[in-house]
Order: sequence, then structure tokens, then C-alpha cells
Amino acid sequence: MVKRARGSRTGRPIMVLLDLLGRRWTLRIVWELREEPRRFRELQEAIGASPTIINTRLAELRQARLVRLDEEAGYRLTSLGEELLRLFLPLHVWSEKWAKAI
Amino acid sequence: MVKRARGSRTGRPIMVLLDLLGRRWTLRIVWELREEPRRFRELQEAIGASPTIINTRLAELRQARLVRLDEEAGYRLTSLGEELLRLFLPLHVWSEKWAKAI
DNA sequence: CAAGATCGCTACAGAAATTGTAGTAACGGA
DNA sequence: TCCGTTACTACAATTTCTGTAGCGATCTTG
Repeated sequence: MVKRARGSRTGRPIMVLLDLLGRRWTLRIVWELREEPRRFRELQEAIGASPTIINTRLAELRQARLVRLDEEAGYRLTSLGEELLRLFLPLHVWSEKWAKAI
Repeated sequence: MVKRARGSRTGRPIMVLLDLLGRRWTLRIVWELREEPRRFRELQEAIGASPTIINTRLAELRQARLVRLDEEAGYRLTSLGEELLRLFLPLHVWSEKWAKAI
């Protein structure tokens, strides 16, 4: 079982998930892994956050079984992670529409 | 146009959106507004965060035209906000599956 | 009219999270 | 041996968030 998330007092899965995804850089990391595996330093450079926090978030994502480290290729989404990503992919198209509206 | 988001250096809509949604409590606030409008203090109590940060996030969400204040009823999603929420609703079901897997 | 309740919201000090920079240990190849 | 690459850690400075208290406006109740 995953560690009780910091903002989630109920333990209900949706709350745990929203808490995990609502931490800074978490969504962004998942997004960066959408197409191909990335090395730690590639992620760091692409995202522009400190290695400390990248590593912390990767650890959380690994514990949540959404990301794993493939020593050959780098960090990559697990099958669970890919399922989650598929739910998020429509955001890409929608964000364009949203950007025009604001 | 929305203020350049803190973690988004590119300005690409998807990055701006991911940055906005990736701030602590933002996703959770949208989630709490999924069914009906909520008063400021209702939100605060339901979420369990400080009024300072609730207010900051609400201001960001209002600026992004995802949330608005209806003086009669409280904070509610705009039509854009409802579109965004519809993209997120499958998370609820998926989170149950995910919780079983970890 | 006065007192109380409720509304959104702000002030502020202490605590926690994040940054930015530097560096470590392990491994592989020249 | 030396160099490059890997993931990752240490740590002080900075930024963000919390927890509590309270403000000013508005509405209701006595």
C-alpha cells in the first residue's frame, strides 16, 4: 500500500490519486514520459526543476507503480502509468481550445 | 491572457495547463466543485487547507476561467471548467482499479 | 436600532517544501 | 589510470503553505 498522501486524510483512492498528481511537477513528469523513456538528467533538463525534487517525485511515482526505472533505457511509464496517461491525453487538445478562450 | 505559469517556460498551452493543475490543491478544488457550487468556507472545510492558499488557488482558477463566483450559490465551475472536469471524471473509476493494484 | 451570524477574504509568524549548486559513488570504455 | 555517464544526495537560501486570528460588508433576528 502506498503511503498515506500528505493532503489526503480519507484514504479514498481518488483523493490519494489527486493528492499525488497535485504535487508540483508530478503531472509534468508523467507527461514527459508519454512517448519514450527518459534518463534522469534528460527529465531534469526538460522540466527545469531541481534534482532533489525530481528524485522525490520519481520515488513517489515508482512507489505508486506508475513509473519504473528501466536500466537500459531510463525512466518509463508502467502499464498502470500508461493507462493513466491515456486518460490525460485529451488534455492536450483541450488545452489549445482553452488557451484561445482566455 | 493568463499570467505565465511559474513552471512553464515555454508558454505552450499544455504546459501552462499542467503547471496550473499541478499546484497543490488545484485539482482537489476542481474535484470538490464537480457536483454543486460551494461556499468559500465549505471548500476550506472539505479540503482542509488554509484559507490563504484556497483563496490563492481560487484566484488562479478564476483567472483561468475555470471557476467563477456566483454570489447566490458560491464558487462553481464555468463551462470551460466543466469541460475540463469531464476529462477528469474517468479518473474516479480508474483510481479504484489503481488502488487495488498497489 | 443593535446584536449576532455569515459572507469572502487578509495578516502574519512559524513550518515545510523547493531551489540551486556542488558533489558522491558506481560503472564502462579508452 | 583517466574520463564520461549514470542515478542520486547534501545543504543553505528562498519560496510556499499552514494555522490562527481577525476584518469589513451584508443579512437576519430580537
